[in-house]
Amino acid sequence: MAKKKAESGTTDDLCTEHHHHGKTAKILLLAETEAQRMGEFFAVLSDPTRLRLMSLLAGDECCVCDLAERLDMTESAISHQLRSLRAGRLVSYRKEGRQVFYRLHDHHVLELYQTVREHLAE
Amino acid sequence: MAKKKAESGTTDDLCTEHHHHGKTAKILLLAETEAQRMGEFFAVLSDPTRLRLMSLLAGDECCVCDLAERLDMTESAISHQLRSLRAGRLVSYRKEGRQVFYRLHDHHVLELYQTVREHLAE
DNA sequence: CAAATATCTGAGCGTATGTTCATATATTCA
DNA sequence: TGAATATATGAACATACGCTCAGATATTTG
Repeated sequence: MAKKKAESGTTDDLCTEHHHHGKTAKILLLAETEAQRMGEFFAVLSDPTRLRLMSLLAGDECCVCDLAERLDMTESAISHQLRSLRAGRLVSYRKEGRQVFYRLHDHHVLELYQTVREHLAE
Repeated sequence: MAKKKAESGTTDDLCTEHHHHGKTAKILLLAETEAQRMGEFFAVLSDPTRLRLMSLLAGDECCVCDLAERLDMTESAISHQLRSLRAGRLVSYRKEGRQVFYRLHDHHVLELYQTVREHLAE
């Protein structure tokens, strides 16, 4: 059954009781807004093209046209993806003449990338 | 410019040369198939509902109807999402009578979840 | 067995997303 | 200044995805 919600009054049962005594607690239901933010973060990492870009930038900074050549994709597509990576604060950039050199934002990002890559390599 | 591809023959230049001497190396262009797999992994983590489910399971195992009640969503929606989490090997489950109790697959998953959550809490 | 409970599943709908294409902006160079 | 280079951007299109709804299993209970 289960129409949509019943809300029988007892909101706390079974899985919730250990929140009262603070022991294994502090692992609480993620708030909607926080879940949203966290989801957006992972969403940036959920695209193969963006991950490949990050794998290139993990080595050294690189300009857009080189990235495009390496991935054999149009510079437009790459530019769009770098925009997402920028918005997600996963990369930084520096302008030099007409070129723009991108790099991973910080070591935090590199570590996350490598951790997951190794995790999946099993 | 940039039509689509030029492939001037030199596939390795600039960012790639430090792969020869193994030092900062081992950071190579992610292959398409590997990028795909890695992307799918992050994609599972990119949905707010799935993250909230994981936040509940981080505390203790829980059955579907309780999860649905806690998130105030239909059991159908939750079941669909648990299916994704199962496919991504992020959760395991155990059947007991007509109930199915889900839990995080391993500590690896919990650590990743907590690491990112803290990272975004800054 | 029939009714109730717990979960799963497929189709369908609305929305989000990645790429292409055309174009805009900015910088270098002749 | 005008042509060429490097990057960014918006519209459009095709695909992917989350939720709902209806219904299918499966298990317990009367």
